[in-house]
Amino acid sequence: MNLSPRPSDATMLAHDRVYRRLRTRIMHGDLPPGHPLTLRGIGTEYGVSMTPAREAVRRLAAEGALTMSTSGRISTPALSNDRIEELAALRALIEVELASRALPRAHLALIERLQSINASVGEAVAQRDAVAYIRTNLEFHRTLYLRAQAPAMLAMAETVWLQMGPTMRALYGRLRRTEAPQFHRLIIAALRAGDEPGLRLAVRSDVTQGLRMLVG
Amino acid sequence: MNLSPRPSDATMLAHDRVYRRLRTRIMHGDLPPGHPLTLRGIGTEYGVSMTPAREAVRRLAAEGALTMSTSGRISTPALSNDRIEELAALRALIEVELASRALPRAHLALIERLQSINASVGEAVAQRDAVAYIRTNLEFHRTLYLRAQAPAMLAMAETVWLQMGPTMRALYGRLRRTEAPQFHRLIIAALRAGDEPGLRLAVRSDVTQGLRMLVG
DNA sequence: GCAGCCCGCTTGTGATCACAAACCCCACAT
DNA sequence: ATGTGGGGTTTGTGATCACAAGCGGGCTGC
Repeated sequence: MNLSPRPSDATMLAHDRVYRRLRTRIMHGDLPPGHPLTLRGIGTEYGVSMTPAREAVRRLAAEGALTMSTSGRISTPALSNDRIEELAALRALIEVELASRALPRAHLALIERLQSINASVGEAVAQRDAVAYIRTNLEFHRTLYLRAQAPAMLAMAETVWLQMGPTMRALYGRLRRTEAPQFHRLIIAALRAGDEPGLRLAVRSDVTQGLRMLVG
Repeated sequence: MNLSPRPSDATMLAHDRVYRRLRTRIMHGDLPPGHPLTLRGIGTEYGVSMTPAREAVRRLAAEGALTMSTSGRISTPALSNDRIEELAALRALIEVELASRALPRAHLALIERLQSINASVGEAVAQRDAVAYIRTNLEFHRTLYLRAQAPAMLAMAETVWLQMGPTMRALYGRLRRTEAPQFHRLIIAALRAGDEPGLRLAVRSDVTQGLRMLVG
């Protein structure tokens, strides 16, 4: 029997701690595109040696959250417009499916929670806080998709978010909006009505709206 | 100016060599599901120390090609039926999109090459060679999808293939078929006719056929 | 015969080090 | 002013080692 004396906190493995903290920072847009990182710098920052730093970086690079030049230099990805269009298309494909699978399981408590999160999104927008906006926006989507009971699909969607993190920050950083996202309200309305085609359209619109701002 | 004295062969980095060779073996179904691996064993096999072996394993684990138990033991993934269904659905979503994007760029030379590869698939089936079947089958799909000019989507599709590699081997290993895949011919016919709905249906059918064998 | 325990060996983890390559910056020349 | 060369310095890579945890096999006791 495993008594698990410290069940609350996470794994004590150093590389995993470094990985999770770096991943969160990247996904939330804490780092701008092309931002350089060093193994020794990461190690110093998180109080570990180069070895776990290297493993965390390697893992993030495998997920597309970091890029490594031919000489091994580490930086956050600076995406081309074509790459952004692709990633947006992937988001549309995967997240529409996730939303569709979540719809039959979406009960009232979930919908109310989504509304609460969406209020936080509105606050972040009002305060011009790009990182808070990205974080709460992703929390909105993840909360919905968790109901789909499709962990592999959710992992894929999060991988796409991760790749877009730095770019999203740059994108929303130069955007000056004042109103909360309109499509979130459409998503919530479609969930209430059990309207699957409407839900698919609303999710697709929400996911690709950022693209239009950039390319258009 | 970079003269690049040895442009033909690949990177000389040890961890990358180990990664690529392991990845190929896993994707082609060389290893059965749940097969255990050790860092020291991998290092000995490829003539490197534990360090590059660890990096290769970490990278493959990030892509879902290997799983690590809570105690760090390494093995190929043994997928549940739910997980298989999810991965098949992901293949359907992504690969249908890739085929659709490849369609307008598919000229005659590509179609003839697909027919040639499909002949190899038929040979592999006739010879009951599961690994050769998986390899040529994936080559068929990758050749088509390369025309889509969508590297991020292709990478996602390959990640799914990677996760299913060991399971596919177990699947086709117990399958006793004698005829070449019917849906490949439908794909080729749809490409010739420029029939996009037909192509989407054919790709979706081809991708999900294996699922029906397993679950049904 | 069988369940439970214990010890030894295998395994992953993280730190440290030597090394080679790339980068950066500044001086120098045009 | 601008391009070019060089050298110190930073950086990633891979090997090696100490260590702790876990798995497994064999023994003991019932």
